[in-house]
Amino acid sequence: MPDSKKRLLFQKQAQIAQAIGHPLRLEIIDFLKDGEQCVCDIAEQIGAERSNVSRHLSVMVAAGVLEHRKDGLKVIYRLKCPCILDFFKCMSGMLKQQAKESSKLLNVL
Amino acid sequence: MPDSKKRLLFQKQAQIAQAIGHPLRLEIIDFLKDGEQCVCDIAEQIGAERSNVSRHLSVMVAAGVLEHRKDGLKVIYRLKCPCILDFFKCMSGMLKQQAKESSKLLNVL
DNA sequence: GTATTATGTGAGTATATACTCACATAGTAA
DNA sequence: TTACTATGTGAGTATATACTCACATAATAC
Repeated sequence: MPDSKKRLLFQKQAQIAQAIGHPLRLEIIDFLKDGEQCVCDIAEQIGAERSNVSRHLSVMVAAGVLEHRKDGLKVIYRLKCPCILDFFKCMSGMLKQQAKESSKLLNVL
Repeated sequence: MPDSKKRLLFQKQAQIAQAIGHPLRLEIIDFLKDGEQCVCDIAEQIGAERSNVSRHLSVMVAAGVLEHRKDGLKVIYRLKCPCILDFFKCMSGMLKQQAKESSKLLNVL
């Protein structure tokens, strides 16, 4: 693969990773794993300003993590690719490993 | 799970996602998938300032994505958890899907 | 038409991040 | 000791991001 294409690929991938690299956005994704939701309910669930939630949602849409549709007054968001949930598994695994090491260290002290 | 613990979990996960949410850092991870490397060689591979690379590396160490050891003058970095490479598979899948949709849209125009 | 509701966006601010340069440190070699 | 190499870090700057508030828009109900 030529360097320029590789760069573009890394940039796109970074955009996806960055799109889920925020506590509130992870919480939103976690909330959406059981089904689509409107902005209103998402904001209430995670306890944040609707305008702020709206921006977080558009970040994830831009990265291709979420997609949305209109339903009357409401805009409904859903996960575009359920494989995004694999991220959670992977990250949980890493955190467990980190926790193990921490407790091991603690035992030595 | 209580809310405070959930928040902490999302924060830690976000730190990991953010640690890989940068083109240069993804390029570094990609370079390290075949084995550990020193800062010097990493910097040369990705064509960036060593001081900058050093900072990117410490971001990933802090998030638990990389670990390092000293070997004489050099500091050698390696992936802490190979499962980080699953991210790449997942993201590639998402990008392929996005590309498909784009080309489909293009055919309609 | 007016009123109401759900959502998005502009503007401003605060904070975080990325980057570069110069310098400090640690290990090596002579 | 001095000289050299690899790495990390402080300081400054530029840019990006997160957040809030106020307002704009779009769909609905009356």
